[in-house]
Amino acid sequence: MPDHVEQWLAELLRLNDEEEKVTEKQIKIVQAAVEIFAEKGYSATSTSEIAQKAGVAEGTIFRHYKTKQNLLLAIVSPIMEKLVAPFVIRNFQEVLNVQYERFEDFMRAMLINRLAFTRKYAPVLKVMIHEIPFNPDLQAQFMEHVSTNVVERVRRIVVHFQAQGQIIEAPADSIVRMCASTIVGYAVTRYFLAPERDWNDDEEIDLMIRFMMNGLSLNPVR
Amino acid sequence: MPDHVEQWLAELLRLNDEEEKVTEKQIKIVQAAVEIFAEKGYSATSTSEIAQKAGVAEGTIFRHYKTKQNLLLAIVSPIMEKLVAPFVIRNFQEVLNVQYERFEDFMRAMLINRLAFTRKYAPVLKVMIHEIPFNPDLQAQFMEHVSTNVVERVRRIVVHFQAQGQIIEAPADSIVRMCASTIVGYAVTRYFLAPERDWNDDEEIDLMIRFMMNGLSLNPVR
DNA sequence: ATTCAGAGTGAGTACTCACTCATTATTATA
DNA sequence: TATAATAATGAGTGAGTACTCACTCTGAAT
Repeated sequence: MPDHVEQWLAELLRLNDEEEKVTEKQIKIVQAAVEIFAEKGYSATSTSEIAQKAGVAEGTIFRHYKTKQNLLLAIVSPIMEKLVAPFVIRNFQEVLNVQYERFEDFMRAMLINRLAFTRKYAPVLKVMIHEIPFNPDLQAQFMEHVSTNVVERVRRIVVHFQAQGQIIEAPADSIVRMCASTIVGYAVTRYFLAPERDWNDDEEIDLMIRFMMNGLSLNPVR
Repeated sequence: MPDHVEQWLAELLRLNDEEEKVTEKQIKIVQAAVEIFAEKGYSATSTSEIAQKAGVAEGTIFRHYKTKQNLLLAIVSPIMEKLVAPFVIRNFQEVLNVQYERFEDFMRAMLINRLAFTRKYAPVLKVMIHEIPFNPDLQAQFMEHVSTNVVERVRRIVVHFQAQGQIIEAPADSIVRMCASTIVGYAVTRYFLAPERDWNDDEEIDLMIRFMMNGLSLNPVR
């Protein structure tokens, strides 16, 4: 396991259990769980396997997490919150109006920022993506955070730049979806489908920005 | 279970076991398996549950499929082949050159065609997407079919239209990825994330085509 | 020195899992 | 109608499952 993962693991745990102290073995458990969940999937992973990889007795897992499902939630929930964090800050739209004059600048900032996030938390994000469709608790969290917060807020940004005449007058939901698809499509290819390929991130980002900005431009070229 | 599913189930089975006759109960088994796999995931589904839903003894499953994994492959493999079928026809590029003069026409045809495919086989595609990352057999199939066949062939199409001066001179892989992201992003939102929303497919298709064509246009607007 | 709280243990629990097999039901052919 | 071949059954199997619990150990407070 790469060193950089350990850096955020303890922090991750303390996000849920504030004031609670986190033991050495607890970190080992979460560390092992993330690795195996990402490799084999949640359902195909046994608690005995996690215990073995963590170098811990099986009972120790259940001292800290009432159920296997609780362990999953303790790992995924804080990352889901951090995933949407940039969008739920106070006065999101006003901050942007001041900070980013052009839609292009806003998009580029978001793109770079969330790509770095994906690289950092790739294994947890993989577990998250795969378990949301089958886990009602995660589904509810996802709907609440992503749907209501992110989509709705980004929607308003799009409407704002539409009013300014920077991008086309099309349904804002569709525009949000197409931009999100472009970014998520790159993140998935970059970090999950072909992480070994030697990527030129700057070039790809420039190309995506050009693709999206031309794609949403007012005056069709042809 | 909707009627339309039954229509392609028997056909699906016969694709693998040519000349073999397919029993009534075999169809029931596959039918039940697809439903539960899509609902709970492969690993979280027990063979006893499949048997119960299919109205069949558990042993009957293992008469037709040696293992639970074989049952999965019998369901997913033929659909994976059908998914890439339009791309692996003989003289793919030559056919296209004659049939579609503009890149836009090619993209629109592919978009409409593969969206209909997604609607038809949505449950199996869901299972496929979720199991590929954890199943070596499916991974190998996916790499072989999608990577080597589809991406490589579509890449050549892109290069062809680039040479004609219809679209920008950027890495063909990136262009393929951005177009695929746009289409897959819509398919996922349309049929998995928000299938209940009342979609205007024609409008969305027009918008996506406009987005992609402007996005890949030679002369930036700004 | 004694008590106490909580981390850690690992054998044990009831139960579920994928898979088997001897037996019976159904069908096709003669 | 008799025979062969295949389809279907469901109780049975051992390995494995998530989880429990009585217990030990450690370190800090009294």
